[in-house]
Amino acid sequence: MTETVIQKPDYETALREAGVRITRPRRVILGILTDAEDHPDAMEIFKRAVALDPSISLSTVYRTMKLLEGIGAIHRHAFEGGPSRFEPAIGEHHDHLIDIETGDVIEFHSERIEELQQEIARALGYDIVHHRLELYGRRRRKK
Amino acid sequence: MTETVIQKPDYETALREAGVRITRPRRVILGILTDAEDHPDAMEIFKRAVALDPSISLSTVYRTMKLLEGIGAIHRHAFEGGPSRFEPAIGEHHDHLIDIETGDVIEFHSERIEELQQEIARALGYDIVHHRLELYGRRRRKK
DNA sequence: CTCTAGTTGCAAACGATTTGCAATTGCATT
DNA sequence: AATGCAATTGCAAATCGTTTGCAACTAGAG
Repeated sequence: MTETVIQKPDYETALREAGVRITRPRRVILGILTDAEDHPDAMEIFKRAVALDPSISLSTVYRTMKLLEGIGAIHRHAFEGGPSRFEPAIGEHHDHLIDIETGDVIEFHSERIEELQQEIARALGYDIVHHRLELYGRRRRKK
Repeated sequence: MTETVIQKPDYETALREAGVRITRPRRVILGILTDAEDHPDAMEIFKRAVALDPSISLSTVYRTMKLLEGIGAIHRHAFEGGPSRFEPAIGEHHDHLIDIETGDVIEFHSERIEELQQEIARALGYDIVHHRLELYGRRRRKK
């Protein structure tokens, strides 16, 4: 029987290697990120953090996310009409399908689309530094 | 000899049909939009407007953009790291390649990518309401 | 255990955008 | 052309998400 192995990122080690101190609030936030199975925004992370340690401030959440983003440990996504949402940077690149009714985020990947993007950019005389592909959809009503 | 015909949208008529009054500030803003060949943001539109009529306010620019967006006459694009930028909604659908050095916006379209997106959404049980595909790139250095 | 640079919480500042309000103005009606 | 009033304006203040200055606090090297 095959188990789907969900790999968890070791944010603490990554930060230490970047010469950053591991403080109590940071440990709490990193724990939340490690456990998160969704794509929470800063306020959501803050709420979860406050539940564990009421003294944590929203600023620290933002500062920690910025740090992690800086060392490439997480990705920040500015989906339409809402605050930035975060996800671990582990695993292969993927794009997102956002359920416009629930806000749920579904990940997908299309090598074919990636190739086409490259071709297009190349034809226009550009090298792609990064891209953003987001599908905003509604769950098809099962008939 | 074939001429590229650039079609200009008739914002004024569109607004009138939507039961909206055409005021002096609106006329100025619509004129700017009609003439714009780029993808200006609200502040840029405001600056161009003030040059023609110093009494125009930024609020009115925002309100007018919202109106036009509401009737589907323009599209608002929230490209990374900057204010929303606008473009006329005439012409066929296209995506954007943003020059990360100059901010220039290049339009492109790939029917193949559109199809693939549909397939992906469908496979995930979703109907696409809209999407966002943005390539952020750097002009390839001509060797 | 000490020392200090890194980190914190707080409140204030920020940039983009929206909004309340009293004054103004399109424009349908006379 | 003059009237009337709802739509629209400019302004300032409010909003939202996020960042920042600062004095107090603490991780962790020595």
